[in-house]
Amino acid sequence: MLQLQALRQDPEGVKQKLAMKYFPEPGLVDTVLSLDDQRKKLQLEFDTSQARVNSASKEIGQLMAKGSKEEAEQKKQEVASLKSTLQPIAEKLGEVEKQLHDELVKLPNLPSDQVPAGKTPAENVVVREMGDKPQLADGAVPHWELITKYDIVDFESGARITGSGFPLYKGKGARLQRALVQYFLDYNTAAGYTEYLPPFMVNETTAYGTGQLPDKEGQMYYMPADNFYLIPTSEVPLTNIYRDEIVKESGLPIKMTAYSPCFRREAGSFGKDVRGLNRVHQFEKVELVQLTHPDKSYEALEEMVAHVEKLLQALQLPYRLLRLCGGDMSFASALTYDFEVYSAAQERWLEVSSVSNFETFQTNRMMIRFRDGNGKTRLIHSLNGSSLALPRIVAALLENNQSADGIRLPEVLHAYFGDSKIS
RNA sequence: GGAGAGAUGGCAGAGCGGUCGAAUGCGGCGGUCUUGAAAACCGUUGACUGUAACAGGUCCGGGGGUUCGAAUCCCUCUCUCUCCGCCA
Repeated sequence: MLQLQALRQDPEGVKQKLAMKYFPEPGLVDTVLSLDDQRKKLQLEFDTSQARVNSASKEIGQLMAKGSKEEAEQKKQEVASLKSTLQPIAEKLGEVEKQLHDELVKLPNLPSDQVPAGKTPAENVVVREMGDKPQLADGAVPHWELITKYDIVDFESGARITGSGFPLYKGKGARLQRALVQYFLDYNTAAGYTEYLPPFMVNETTAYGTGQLPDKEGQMYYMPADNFYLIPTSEVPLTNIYRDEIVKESGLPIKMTAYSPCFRREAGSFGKDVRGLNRVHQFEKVELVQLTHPDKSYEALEEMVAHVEKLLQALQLPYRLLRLCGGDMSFASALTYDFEVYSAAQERWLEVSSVSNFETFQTNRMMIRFRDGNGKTRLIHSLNGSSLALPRIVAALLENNQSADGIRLPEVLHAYFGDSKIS
């Protein structure tokens, strides 16, 4: 949620930035501001009447104490009539406040100055491309065939148990998942991130806090019996840990990491995007979240990017780093970097990590603040990034490292996996 | 699932119809003392909204009600704790 103050200060500037995200309703800014004006007027009207009621009520108490029953009764009548005029104002005020909030929530976060112009993924900026694309031998196959060959993921059984897009990992496939998760978590905690294992279902308030609601309602699995949502990423429970808190400035930055399965309905996906492990409804991911001082968040973003990058280097996967253009960025983000790994058999790039700075967009909803040197409360900045999402990493590992005598695994995984290859 | 108790400021905990945004203790901040620190003592210390600044308004788990007036009474929801049952 944007800060109202920002809209008040520079409505035209806000509209320009919204245009970079191709937000279709710039008029919403004016709607919000006019609702804000209405709200202020009603608030003032309400407050002055309420003040009169309050002081009259106090007088009644004093009159009663003195024993002046008659005067007290007279006052009571006065207050009663005042209150009848107050009622409709209060109702109107409530309505306007709700409208204001509902409209404000529809505005996406503003892109930072570093965001490149552009509308589609084709216009994302390649910051750098690292690692050599492997030259595969003749007869090299995509990962969905390797999976069958080595019997490590059983999509048919997964589909029978639940539905399509719910992979059943088996044998070394299951072990590889565990090895990757363990390796990623160890790597993150070594860099100072505190490990959490959060609930995999969240309530409405929590889903709302990180911006999943109301924007992406259809993308989450929902359990009506208890009004819970399955998490699409552990970013959701992690960031909400500090909801409604004022943390100590000296405690910043707060660095958290968590493994969780991620559940996504992926409504509207089709074709080659969903082949094999490219896009599934349930997948494993290790996530990073940081809560930082507002002056330090872009520094933290770069640090997180460098952190994830080293992980990809350790896995010896060719990758590239993209800075997303305005049109391709998510609703809540101010600046996003994507990492993609090269999948040699499919001859395409697969997104495996997205690292974003949300500035105050999430913390404004969640009221996550700190107290600065002057004793003022200020909103913290929140950031998150994947380190990493497993399925596409596995796809690339399988495809890029296939050989006649099996899938060779990068050295960092040997100890975790208990072997140097899948055969 | 059954029975009972509870939810108050960063924490602990009083208040049970007006003088309560709320005692007290701890913690935090500032100061005195000290070479420095600790101890002791003094002062200060909730959030939001609003204003040029005051003023004013709202908030004692959420929602609703009674009353001129609610942290305090009533209803309801949620959560926590204790005991019993079931259970990985």
